[in-house]
Amino acid sequence: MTVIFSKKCEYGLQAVLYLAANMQEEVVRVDVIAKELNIPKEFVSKILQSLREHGIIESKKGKTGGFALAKAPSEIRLIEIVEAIDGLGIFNSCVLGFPNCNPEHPCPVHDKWGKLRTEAYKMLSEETLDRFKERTLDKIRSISMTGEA
Amino acid sequence: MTVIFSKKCEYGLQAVLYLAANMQEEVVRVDVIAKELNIPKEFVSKILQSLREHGIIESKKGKTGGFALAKAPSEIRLIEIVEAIDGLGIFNSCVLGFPNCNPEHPCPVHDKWGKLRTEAYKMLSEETLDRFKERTLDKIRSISMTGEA
DNA sequence: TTTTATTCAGAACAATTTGTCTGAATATGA
DNA sequence: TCATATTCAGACAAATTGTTCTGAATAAAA
Repeated sequence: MTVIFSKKCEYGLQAVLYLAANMQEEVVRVDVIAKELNIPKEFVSKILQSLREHGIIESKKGKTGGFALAKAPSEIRLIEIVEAIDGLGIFNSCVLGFPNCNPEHPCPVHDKWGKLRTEAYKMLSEETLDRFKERTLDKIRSISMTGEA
Repeated sequence: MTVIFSKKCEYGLQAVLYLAANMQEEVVRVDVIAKELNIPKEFVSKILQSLREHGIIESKKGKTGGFALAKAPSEIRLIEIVEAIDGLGIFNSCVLGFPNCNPEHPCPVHDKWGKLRTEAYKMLSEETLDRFKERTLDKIRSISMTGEA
């Protein structure tokens, strides 16, 4: 069940939060990320590759390889990951699916939804990844406790 | 591009709004709805059937057949259509896709998203269909103007 | 140089969602 | 009663999204 982001995007957000919360490591192997987040390894690997193409993370090949953020956590915002994977379409499409929904031809819930959308955008844009470190670590701990077999 | 609802749900909402805005008609034929809303006829027909099973609309077969609301517009809220088609999962799933996201084990954006989610739910629950009549009629007019070939 | 462990790249596969087709059941009016 | 126009039901097809597989390129260490 995805809420507003695709699964790809959800996993991408989780993985980037994970990397930000583990900056003390030089790089993190993809199978570690997959295991800790309980995501299929090959899938998260694909997602990380595409985030690399977008310049959000970088990778090191070979025996001591892995992934790491391309910038400091204080320089990255969640919206960047959303934009790279799902795009910003959800922030200017009609929630009821009507075509050409705009102030001249608003849908029945145009104004109310517009406010929520703006707040959602702010939520994803305002804080940088470093602000999420503690909350991410807590959350990941709770996954490995209840999570896998 | 869907925002938070599936296409099925978007079309269902549009169709129900359409029926509510055209209560003067006894019933409306599915091909009229499809044409006015610019939705594939067979698809909207399927969606209307399922809304009928949920008791939100009713149908009349045969030559003078068509669809109509099962209750007065003042008795129907948008959330009922959402619940019937997509379910209420989006209102209690984690926006980042983390498992077991709850106050004890919140995800990094749990609180902020929780507020938005509550407001979205309110938006869909508070007003009844009759309140949307004018806005729906306006919007439908703008579709047939710009819309199909 | 060889072995080993990793990312990389792309194809192949699977599941879900979206959309289409066909024919039967039903109701109206000539 | 018969012709016509509609919903109904379910199978089918296409598109999108999600997932897995396979093998190559790369880098480190023995």
